[in-house]
Amino acid sequence: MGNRLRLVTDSVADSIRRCQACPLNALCLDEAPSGSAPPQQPCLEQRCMHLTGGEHLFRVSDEVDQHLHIIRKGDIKLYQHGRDGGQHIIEFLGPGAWIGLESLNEDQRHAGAVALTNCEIASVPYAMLTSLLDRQPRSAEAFGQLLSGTIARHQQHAAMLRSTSAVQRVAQFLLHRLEQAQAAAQDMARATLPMSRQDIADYLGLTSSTVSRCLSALRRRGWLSMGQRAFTLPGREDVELVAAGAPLALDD
Amino acid sequence: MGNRLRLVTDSVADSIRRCQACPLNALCLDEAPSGSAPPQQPCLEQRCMHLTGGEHLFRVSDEVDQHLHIIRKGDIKLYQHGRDGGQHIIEFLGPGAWIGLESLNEDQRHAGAVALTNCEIASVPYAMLTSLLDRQPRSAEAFGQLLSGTIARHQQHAAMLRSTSAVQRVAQFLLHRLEQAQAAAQDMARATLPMSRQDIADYLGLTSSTVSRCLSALRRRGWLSMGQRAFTLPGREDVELVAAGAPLALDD
DNA sequence: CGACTTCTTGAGGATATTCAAGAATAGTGG
DNA sequence: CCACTATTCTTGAATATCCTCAAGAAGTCG
Repeated sequence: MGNRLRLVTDSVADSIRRCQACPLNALCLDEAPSGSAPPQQPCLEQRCMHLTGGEHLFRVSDEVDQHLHIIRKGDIKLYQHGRDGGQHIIEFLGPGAWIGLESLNEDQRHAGAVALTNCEIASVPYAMLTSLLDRQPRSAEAFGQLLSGTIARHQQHAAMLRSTSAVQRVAQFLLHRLEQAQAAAQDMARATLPMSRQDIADYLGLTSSTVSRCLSALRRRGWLSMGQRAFTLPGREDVELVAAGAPLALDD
Repeated sequence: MGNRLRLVTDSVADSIRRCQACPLNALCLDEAPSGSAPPQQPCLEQRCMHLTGGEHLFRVSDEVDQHLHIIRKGDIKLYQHGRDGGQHIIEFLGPGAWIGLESLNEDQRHAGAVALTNCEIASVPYAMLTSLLDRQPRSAEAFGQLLSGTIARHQQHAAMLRSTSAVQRVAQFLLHRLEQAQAAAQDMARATLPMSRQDIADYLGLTSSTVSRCLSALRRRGWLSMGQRAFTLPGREDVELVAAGAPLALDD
């Protein structure tokens, strides 16, 4: 582990704020009761590691370390190797997301996880999770929601991939990213795009050229405004129409 | 419910044989201990319903009935409505598969389930499952495997959809179907194809015409042999190459 | 056996990919 | 801080692929 495993020294108040926003909250109740005294040592502080962009959390075929990881800051991509050599992105994960549910009873990782930006990752041993599930009825419920949520996300991704048109897929991707950003912070009209075009292409089943073309087409119409690594959708209504299948010529 | 809910009258021996093959086995141990006396009333017998081809197990927007379903016989397709009107197939499920994990903490079904053939479905209330999980450590383990298995299947499906070529997707689909058949019964070189071409197309993100063309192309080369609703792969090696990305002209 | 649906196959057109080269960005070291 | 390199991004033209539309064949069900 070495330098990757480092104790976080944020203020307690800051940690509590984060704890309430994250889906682990229901599980946290057990360790840090919201009753009388304010929690001395927020639950998530236990084991928190930092990753710099490009660093791996784990690789394909790594042995499973019996931990679940929760993203506190930053973005992670989950990927697999395609049979044709290229890499297939399974999912882009942001703050609040859990990593490791897919390896619950596996020996080896069948996917890799890389940091896209600098990340702060909290790790919880399986054992702690199961003991919480035993003692806290609310935890089991939260866990169930987490699982059905994971399956729902995969189905949504599959729906994206089945969309025949390329612009349609890209539009759905942008909208999905924006919705996620808004779920994390209200009134957030801006979403980040920390992954490369190649990553987006591998996620949507396209080539990076086509992704570029689609983005340019949306930009040309003024429906998409892109900064360095973030974007807004001034013409969100129109983008939603495109996502729903409205035809759109790539070349103006 | 009415005629759909009917007690099964198979022989006890037959039921035990099935029980051992199905993933519920670990859960069954609790109700039907394998010790002294042979089980009088196999656990799965409790509530078993029959569906004829085309009949729905549940539809989109149905309220969740707090039951998990296990397929004992037959094939089921899980689908969603695409935004463009067409239906998107999430998954084809066969004997031994569980249905309902995706609705664990949901109010409404976000997918529909239809029988492709005549089916025999066992239903278990959530309550029974959770009580088993409390009492049987092995059950929790089996449940975890079930969940990670579900996620793994979704990832495999996503990999299919990302494959750029149509023949590639179809080849992967056939191989996957064959592997599943072989997992269920050793030395089974034949797999069934109970769904329509349109269903396959909706599953792979293609049109039924293209699916037909791909199947014909494989047949013309003698790599695929199709009967009524079943197929074999005499040229499995070649089909695997195609699945891996080897080019293949559709027209001979 | 007849009506219905599903499947196959054809030709033409739309769309994404490939290949490639130039522009923009990020990262590195003086 | 700036220049230099490497990578990523954009865009073009030509090709291959898949879709649309359609009609005939095959299969299914009464």
